[in-house]
Amino acid sequence: MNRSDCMENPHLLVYQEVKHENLLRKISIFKHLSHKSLQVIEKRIQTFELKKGDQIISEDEVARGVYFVHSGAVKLTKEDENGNEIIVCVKQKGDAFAEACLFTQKTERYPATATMLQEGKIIFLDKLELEQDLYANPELAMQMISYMSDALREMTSQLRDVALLDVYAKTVKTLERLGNKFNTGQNRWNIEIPLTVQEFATVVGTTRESVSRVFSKLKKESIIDLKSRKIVILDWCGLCTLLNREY
Amino acid sequence: MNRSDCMENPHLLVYQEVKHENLLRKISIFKHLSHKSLQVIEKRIQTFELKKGDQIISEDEVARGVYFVHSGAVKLTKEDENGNEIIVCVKQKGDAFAEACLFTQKTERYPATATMLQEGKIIFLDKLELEQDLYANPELAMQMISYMSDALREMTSQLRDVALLDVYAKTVKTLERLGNKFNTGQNRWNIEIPLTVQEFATVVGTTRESVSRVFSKLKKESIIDLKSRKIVILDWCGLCTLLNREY
DNA sequence: GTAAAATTGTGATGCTCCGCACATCTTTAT
DNA sequence: ATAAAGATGTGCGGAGCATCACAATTTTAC
Repeated sequence: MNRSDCMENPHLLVYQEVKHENLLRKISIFKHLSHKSLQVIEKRIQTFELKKGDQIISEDEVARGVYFVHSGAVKLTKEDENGNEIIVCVKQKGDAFAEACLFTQKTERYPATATMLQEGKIIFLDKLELEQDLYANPELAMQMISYMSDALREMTSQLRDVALLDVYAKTVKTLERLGNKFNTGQNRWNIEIPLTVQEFATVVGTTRESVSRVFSKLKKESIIDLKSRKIVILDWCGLCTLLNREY
Repeated sequence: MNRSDCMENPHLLVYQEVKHENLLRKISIFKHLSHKSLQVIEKRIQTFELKKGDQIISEDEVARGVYFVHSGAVKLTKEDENGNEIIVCVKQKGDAFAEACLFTQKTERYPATATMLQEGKIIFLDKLELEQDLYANPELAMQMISYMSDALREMTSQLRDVALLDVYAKTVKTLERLGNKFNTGQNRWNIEIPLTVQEFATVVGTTRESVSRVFSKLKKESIIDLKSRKIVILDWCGLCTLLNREY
């Protein structure tokens, strides 16, 4: 995505003027940064107000920079040669994505395609500029390494689940993982995951029909429900019980 | 792994004295570091001479530090609750592993279990000490972020392959991926991958029998061969042809 | 060098899950 | 409000792959 795209596309509104510090404070890697360091970065960011379904970047584009989710939710997908899709990660407010393009070659492409799951505000930071900031600011570099560590860990666990578990177990585990991610408040009921059954299936790495069958069972047990293109976890305890059960 | 382990285990020889600069120069993230910066790190490293099959770390251990492969090869595995194993990554000389424990909580465990595939020398660096070095040395932090970027990218691609492709395609792709990793020289023939069929199957995320059936076909076409617990790629061009073929 | 242990090859069998079909329900557009 | 588009539920058949079994081969140990 770049400036010219925004000109062509009417709902890509650029707010270059609105650069409040508290905008960046919402992003996990900037949260504990000093006021001074943050000011430098503030001048460089671009923010975009995007709607559900809008594509932010594509995996065949040359990587220009790193993105941050200020609000809303984003799915990261990859395709194989037959056009089959998998959601490799779901990003929530505070998260970063396309961070894997840092300090790589100039011609390197984005690691995945990113699309809005819910409308929200996305922050963009140029690759080279962020690299400078990371270089100049050990505190920031530390936060970035910490964030990438977590991403690597999560990815490793997901790989294990996708490879080893059957559809039922993968579905329940994915519900638990995403439930944790989207559990905004402190209460543990009515957690909303902004995915359709169709999309959820591509996170799990299976078909829509298979997930639908598992969901039917879970709905009978009143553990989940579907409401307006979202998955709602009604009974968190019930879900966790399933996880610890032997099959 | 710690000092007391080494006392108990006779083949864990500690070479605390041997700390040549060229030892660290073999590791990709230290390769371009200044002589001065390297000297600081040299004093902190511990090196271990390990045999094939030796376990270096386990995923249920609390993470103490980061490891580097000076020579030999290492597999990183994860288990599910039923004891099924998947190799999430294979590390080659120059690589780092357990880097995902950097800047995480003190009680955090290692992301995976690491075991020697081939005998070789492993370098250990304490988590807190490396964190200090990263903080003090932007050049090093940059290299670390770059290395983690690559790891994230590779993991994303592997996740896509495991989730979407059938056994035949996954096997061929994995051969190509590991072939590239273990292609030491410049020539493109007789590339040796230090894995048994059994182990290879757990990289692909399938059974030994399924891989064996695919390998039978590839052996008939003289693309690969098995020699002394290793997989040898005889015909790189032939292998790449298979990759681009439509199924 | 020989026996034991480990690894590999391959057939037969059955189970899981994919893919299709189509009905039903929900959301969006006009 | 009504039609169109999209998402979901579920039965059925078949493909792919795991699992079991056991023979053949290779590697390791003494």
